[in-house]
Amino acid sequence: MKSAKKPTATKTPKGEQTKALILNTALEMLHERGYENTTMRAIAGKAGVSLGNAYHYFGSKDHLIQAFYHRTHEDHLRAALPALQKESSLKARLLSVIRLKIDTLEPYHEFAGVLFQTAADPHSPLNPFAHAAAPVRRDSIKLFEDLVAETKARIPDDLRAELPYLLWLYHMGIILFWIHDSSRKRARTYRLIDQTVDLLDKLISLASNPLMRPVRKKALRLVVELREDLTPASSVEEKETEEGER
Amino acid sequence: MKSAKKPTATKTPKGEQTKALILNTALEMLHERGYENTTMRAIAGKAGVSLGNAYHYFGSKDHLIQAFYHRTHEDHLRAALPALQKESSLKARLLSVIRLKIDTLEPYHEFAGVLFQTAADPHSPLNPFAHAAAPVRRDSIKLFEDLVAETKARIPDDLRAELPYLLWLYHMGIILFWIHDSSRKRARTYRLIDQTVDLLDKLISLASNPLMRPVRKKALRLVVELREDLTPASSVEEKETEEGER
DNA sequence: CCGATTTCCTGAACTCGTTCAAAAAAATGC
DNA sequence: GCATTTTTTTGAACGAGTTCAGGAAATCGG
Repeated sequence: MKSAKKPTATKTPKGEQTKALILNTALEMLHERGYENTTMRAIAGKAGVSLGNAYHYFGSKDHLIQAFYHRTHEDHLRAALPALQKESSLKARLLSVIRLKIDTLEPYHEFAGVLFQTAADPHSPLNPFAHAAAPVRRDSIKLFEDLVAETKARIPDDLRAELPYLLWLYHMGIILFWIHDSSRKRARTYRLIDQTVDLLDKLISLASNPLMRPVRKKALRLVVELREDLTPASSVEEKETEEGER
Repeated sequence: MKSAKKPTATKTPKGEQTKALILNTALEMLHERGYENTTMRAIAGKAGVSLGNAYHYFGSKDHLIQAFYHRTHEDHLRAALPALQKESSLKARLLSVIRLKIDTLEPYHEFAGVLFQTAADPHSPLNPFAHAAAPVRRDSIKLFEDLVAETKARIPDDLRAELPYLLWLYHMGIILFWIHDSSRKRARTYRLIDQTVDLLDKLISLASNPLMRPVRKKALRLVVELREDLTPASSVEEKETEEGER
């Protein structure tokens, strides 16, 4: 992995088609053979295009990963939104959404570690922690906004405002656990989900107690700051962040 | 990064010397030129050995990183132990230890991201989350055991038992933040430390309250399970974990 | 001290991600 | 319909991590 120049946007029907072809081939091979065994040459070969052409549309192998990310997120959305309709309590909703997330990711468990790897590099434009502008991340948090909205639990406004972000963070933590989970049928992860959701629900009740106000305020001020620090207002210095430096 | 076969242990004074030479050269170059610009060829060249020889002692570039990890941990220990002597309250100790950790790491900020990257792969033997047997991790947690021990704050035994591990996790979180922190002199990280240590101290008091016993019990049971799941009893199936598969 | 064995060391070669100059094809302007 | 510009596509080449067969040096058993 080196620089990863940005891919040029497609500007022609032909280009659009080629790009889609490459992407589909890549995702398929990624699924079948994992990350390491899916080489750029193999993708290009199977798609019937040249190596250089693949790089024309996807600046690096990581960009393909990002596309994968995007696709599984869509799958998750499709499964999670109906669940939000059915459930109305925060706890039930959270349980469904998180479980469905793991369900969605399950087929890719073996190479999911790589996802986190590329995501851990602060210089990578794919990092979901930095770069709030990343569409995948924004969409991902939006789901949790929907989840929190219309819930009629008594939650103070200050907490309610930060809850989507906090739940998103929590869900990242669950994924991290899942990646390392080698138990049969990922039983431990699902157990962890059940227990942590229960605990979170209790904690939210606790934190909503008026007596907790001072501590809550302090904690939330911290969360806000942390979130903003890691995700600068963006859109100001596009050039800087656009380049996949290293 | 491919397989990374395990390096053969040194069995001769001569070998020992060569290995040390390579390691020192590597750490020096890593420090001066960062991760990407320090190639295995350059290390071997500067150390005056062949490329293959470097691989004889260090199965992969990642193994060099692990060695780096080890060295900075030692530096941190040297700085932190005296601090434990001077301070006796949990809060003051924690503040010192965490701040000193960041102080120690600071010279390597630019390539610290790579550390986390290699650490994020669940199959990597360098991953500090998996593989409890990893000496660096064990030592690292031990420091927090020392920190908690001999502290005379009123902390329930169940919490006290898990506190070292929890604080270790917390310290990993701080490092993650620091990696992404590009503020001048890492001011934001230090502020985060001040605030979170304060908050943690309050939370520990809160959790020690008898009224909190049920929630605390539930949470701690979870922590124990989580910790044990991620770090199987080890030493049983060495062969499995020894190979740096992928 | 000598032969055998183990350990150390070398350099070429392989793979894979990435880059780039330039050819081929498509779109555009007139 | 043709010249020009833009976009797509190619293939060769580079750099870096890793592997491997085999030679050189050290160690060991006697």
